[in-house]
Amino acid sequence: MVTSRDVARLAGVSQSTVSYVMSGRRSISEETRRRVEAAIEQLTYQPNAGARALASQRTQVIGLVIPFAPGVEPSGLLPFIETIASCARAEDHDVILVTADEGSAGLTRLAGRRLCDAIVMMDIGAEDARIPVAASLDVPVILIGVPDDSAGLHCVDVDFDSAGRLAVEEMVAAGHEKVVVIGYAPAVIERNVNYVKRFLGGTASAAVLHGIGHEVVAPDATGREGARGAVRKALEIAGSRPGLILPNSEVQTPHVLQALLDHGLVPGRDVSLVGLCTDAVAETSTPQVTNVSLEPRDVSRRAMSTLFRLLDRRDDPAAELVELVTPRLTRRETTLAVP
Amino acid sequence: MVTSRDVARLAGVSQSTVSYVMSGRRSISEETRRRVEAAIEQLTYQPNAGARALASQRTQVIGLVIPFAPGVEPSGLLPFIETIASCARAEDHDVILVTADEGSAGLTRLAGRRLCDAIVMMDIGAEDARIPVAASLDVPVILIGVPDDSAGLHCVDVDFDSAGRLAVEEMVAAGHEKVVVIGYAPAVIERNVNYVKRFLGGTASAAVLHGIGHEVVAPDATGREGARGAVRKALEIAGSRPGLILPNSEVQTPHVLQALLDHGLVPGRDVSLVGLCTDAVAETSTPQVTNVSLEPRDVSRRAMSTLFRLLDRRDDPAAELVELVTPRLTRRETTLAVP
DNA sequence: TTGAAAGCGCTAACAC
DNA sequence: GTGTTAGCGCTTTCAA
Repeated sequence: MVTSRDVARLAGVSQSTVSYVMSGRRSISEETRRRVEAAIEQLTYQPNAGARALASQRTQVIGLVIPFAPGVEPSGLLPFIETIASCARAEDHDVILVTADEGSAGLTRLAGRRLCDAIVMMDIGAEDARIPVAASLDVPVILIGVPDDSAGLHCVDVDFDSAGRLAVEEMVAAGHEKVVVIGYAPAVIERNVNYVKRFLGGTASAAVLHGIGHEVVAPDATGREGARGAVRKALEIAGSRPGLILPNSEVQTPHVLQALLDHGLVPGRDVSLVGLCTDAVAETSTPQVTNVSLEPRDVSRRAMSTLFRLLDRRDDPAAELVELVTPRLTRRETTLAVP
Repeated sequence: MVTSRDVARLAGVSQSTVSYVMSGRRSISEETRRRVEAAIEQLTYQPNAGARALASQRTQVIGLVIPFAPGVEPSGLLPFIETIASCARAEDHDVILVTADEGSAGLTRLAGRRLCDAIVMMDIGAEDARIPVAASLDVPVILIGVPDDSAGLHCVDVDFDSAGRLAVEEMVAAGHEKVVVIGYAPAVIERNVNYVKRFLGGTASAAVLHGIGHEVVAPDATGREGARGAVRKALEIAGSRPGLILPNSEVQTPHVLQALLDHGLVPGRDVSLVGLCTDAVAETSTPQVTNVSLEPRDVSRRAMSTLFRLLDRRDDPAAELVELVTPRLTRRETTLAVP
């Protein structure tokens, strides 16, 4: 193994100089820097992560706790993972992965063994048992999602309340007098995640504000049959010119579109449909779905920037604990033109 | 921070005894073990990973290189990640994540900085530029997927050749005289992955063997429209009683089923359809799809067991370099009954 | 069956 | 601007 001593010897400097060249924590003459860098290059030296962590008390690793649901495909988890990994790499950090099935044990291990400098935890339940544990760790923890009580932890999430409001406003603009929200499947409800009530609260209060009707029908399953049933119920309730809002659109969109077509209804002509999904999904459906954006990449980036702010102790105490990413509505083909 | 010295002090033993109690690498009297374990418990001691790695030259971390495709959702990546993480935890190891967009740099970093003891690399191209780099590292590397030249590295994958054969044999059993394979979308072809030719080779040679017709139609896109077009072409080619084989069924299945229904054809009555997908996907479609299993969890488990065999230096040199997991056909609702 | 002590490779005072 | 040196917390000889 090539060590910094080898580099020092080859460059004719002390080991600490090599360290300082790499960290830039003190000024180095141009000549010395050149020689050290040449030696590093020549030996293809890379610092030993364990030794560095031990000496510096910094692992340069971020812990990431992802949901774990064998059988179920938690759609759209990958963009989070990818973005978090990218942001970490941009600051010369790596990502160590822990699955949620470990529960709090994963958290205490990450922190207790000093496997990472900070933790990002996803898929936060409203009353998540891991929150108090996370709050007691001596590494910073960022939540993606907002629990009922964040116990002083930083949270980042989409502003689902605004998302609901935007969707309703689009329906109002399209001239609908009633919106039906095709709610969340039982599996999602069971997970007791906060965004469900936040989104439905957003649609409900916006509907009141604009004086239009508001109903929620919950699919009794995921997949095609669930969507079909929910659409049928929604159409019964809605009467003519229904305005449909579809929260969990990532997976549901194609099924709901198909169900509408089966009823002889063309979205954008006979009904309006506003989805809550990423722009990518909205653009690739046929027809393209008017959507309120749900951008995992934006959320992840915000989380990571907050995290590094905390790590660098540029810890602005004025910073908000809960950061909500404002969604954006993009009108595409599935909403009626303004009458 | 609680260190092993604190534990030693509290238990009234030396630091090395604490270490040996934890590792079990030498015999300890019952009495001493009890005292040490009590102290560990009382102080909630956890060993410092960096220090341990430095002293023992073992990080207890597995590097995992996953594909990176922003925009595209690489369906079915999660089961791999989850299973690999689980298997790692079962051996008290953690997983550090690297995305493929780093290319070879990710590999050299993992090995050079001693961030992990072994590497699992996914999404292997037929002529993957990372293979020679991986082969030159001083940590073991396991590939999930088989490149043209594995450079002596261990590979684990589904036996796509057998998968193709099984699908054709089911069609023969159902009395078809011609099979049409709805091939891979251009995006998959471009990635130049070996399993495409292995699967199509499997169907082709089995068709020859059984003396039945064999055609391949490639969808010109992913998603609904691609599936629709491919099904139309397939039906034109196939004539009556077509037997359709669908390799990339994870994402395509619902679209293909819908396209068939649009043509007034009921799978299992008018046409046969054999998918290549996980049992979970096959079971949850309507109708349930007869499938050749593609079980990421099995593949991942095999990869991890090979990996730990290598790490434990129970390195059986007789072990095969390429391990192919044999798929299994399950007859469900989409194949015709034997006439 | 146990302890003492060296050293893994690095960083960061402290010295000059 | 650079070198010397004392650890970081653990494992593992070596010695008893």
